Amino acid sequence: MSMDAAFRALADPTRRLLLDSLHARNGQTLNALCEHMEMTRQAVTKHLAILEEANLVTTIRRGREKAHYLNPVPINEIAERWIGKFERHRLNALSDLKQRLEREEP
Amino acid sequence: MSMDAAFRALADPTRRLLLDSLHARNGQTLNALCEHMEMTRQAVTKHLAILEEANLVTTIRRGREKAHYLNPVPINEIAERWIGKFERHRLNALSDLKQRLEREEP
DNA sequence: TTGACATGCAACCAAATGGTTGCATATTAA
DNA sequence: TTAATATGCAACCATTTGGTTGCATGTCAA
Repeated sequence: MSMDAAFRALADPTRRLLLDSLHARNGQTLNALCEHMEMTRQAVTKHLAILEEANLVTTIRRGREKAHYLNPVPINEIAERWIGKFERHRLNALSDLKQRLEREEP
Repeated sequence: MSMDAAFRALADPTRRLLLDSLHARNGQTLNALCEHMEMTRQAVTKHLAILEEANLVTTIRRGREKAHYLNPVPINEIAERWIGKFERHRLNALSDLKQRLEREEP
């Protein structure tokens, strides 16, 4: 479980938009997802492949269509294993920073 | 306040390592941060500039040294405003996905 | 069966990214 | 003052990224 793939996948605004879109309506086909994107279908396909690679999206082929489903597990892992670490000491770090700034810029 | 800069900054493993390093010991100088990195000081400088641009790191010049401090606020914002959205419906989305998978692959 | 529709695949391209080397500048210490 | 130290800046380079176009394949409906 690399978490790196998820971080890199989340770096692109288009891909975050795609996740948003699936969050609003899960199980959309490729064409449906392309509807409000300002780029070609092929470009969207590439973004979806990266999301799938990162395990953020799961797909199911149904006839000639392909349905896309959000998988929130990697996002959850980032939240728990990575962000949690920084949150825990958030107030400490903030007060550290404030003290430094106040000391340096009187 | 874009959140986009933070997402892009977090995409690189070296930069996440730098944040980890600052989390372990806050206020390190550039040279101290370079110590355990497998690249030139100039490369680390570029990564730190990106972290600073994304407001994840704040620096204070002290004589000929430059101290780097972690700023957890953008990470917190990502957690609250973006990840929170997906966490809230996590169980729903998961059961949706399971149902679909079970229906399609009997 | 045939045409329309949904998706897949590959080559290509410009721009961004992550790294390097070389040299300049500023500060501290001897 | 001078030498060592800490950082800054710029040019350069290979690879990755994000997009395009063109065409192929598979599936449904008339």
